Amino acid sequence: MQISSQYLIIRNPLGSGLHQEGKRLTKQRLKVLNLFENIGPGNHLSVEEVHAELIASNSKVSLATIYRTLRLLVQMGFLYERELSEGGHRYELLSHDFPDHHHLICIRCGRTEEFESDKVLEEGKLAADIKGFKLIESSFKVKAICPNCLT
Amino acid sequence: MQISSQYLIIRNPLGSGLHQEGKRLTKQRLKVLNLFENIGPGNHLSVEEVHAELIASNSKVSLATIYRTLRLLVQMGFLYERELSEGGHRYELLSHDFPDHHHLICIRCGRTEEFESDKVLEEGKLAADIKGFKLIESSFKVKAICPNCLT
DNA sequence: GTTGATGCAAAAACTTTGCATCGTG
DNA sequence: CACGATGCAAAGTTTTTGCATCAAC
Repeated sequence: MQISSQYLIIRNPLGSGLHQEGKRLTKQRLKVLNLFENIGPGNHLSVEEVHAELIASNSKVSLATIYRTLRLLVQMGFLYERELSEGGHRYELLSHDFPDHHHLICIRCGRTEEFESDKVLEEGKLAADIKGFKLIESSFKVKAICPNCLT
Repeated sequence: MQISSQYLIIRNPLGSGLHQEGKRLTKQRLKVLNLFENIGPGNHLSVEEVHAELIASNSKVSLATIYRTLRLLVQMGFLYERELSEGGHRYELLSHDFPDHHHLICIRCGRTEEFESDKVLEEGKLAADIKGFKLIESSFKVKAICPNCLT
């Protein structure tokens, strides 16, 4: 029993994180986080897609709970909220193996290219350190006009 | 007359920019852009605030037109659309004198600190150049947990 | 058993759209 | 005077909320 309990704590920081704030580990919260862990970092889902996925896997979770849960998981640092395109936010698992969220976006047609930059990441870390913040994630958006829309 | 006309073209790229796309220079579009020029770069307004400001200055511009105009001005590179906090977007004048939109944001309480980084700006320019995009503006958001929320 | 979380439906907030009319070019 | 822009109101989308019930601790 103690071993099982320890195991849970190690591989599941969600439970302990919630307890520290007087919040509870519910089936719904686990299911939402598991969904993102299954699709892995680098893939993102909209609120409606999360809802549809859970319904498809025979898990009844209401839309309201998904909104509440996604906000919670973002505030706890489990998920990253993207705001690239219109039509609602998208969410994706935060991972130290995939720290880049750098995008080059055309303001005319919306075309989006991803790119990487260690220098930018370092600057983000530095900015957080200087002000005494604990870094969670950084995203760099470069708005521009793509070659097609320039002509 | 010709001098006045030239002067207008020089200090008012809105008109010529619109004409190039077969669009028209209307009083409403001028009023919205003038509002942002008056408050200056570095200050941002929500859609509702733009509406209220114009109403207050005896200019009747409908909310629908403000939505349409803000999108147009963003696509033309006059305004920058911020997505920091909840409750709708905020807009601010783009200026080469104020190219930085770098923010350190607490994911718990929303506290926001601004910072500058020439290195980040250079990386944005570089990313655009490599892909053949014309740079308009870049924004770097660093999400973290502030000292207050850490305890 | 307490108290936080969920589900539901209603409401709120935000944004877009159809169409008649207006006004720029 | 043609055609793009506006205003209005209606509709669409996204998100939040009140409250009874449920379930984690």
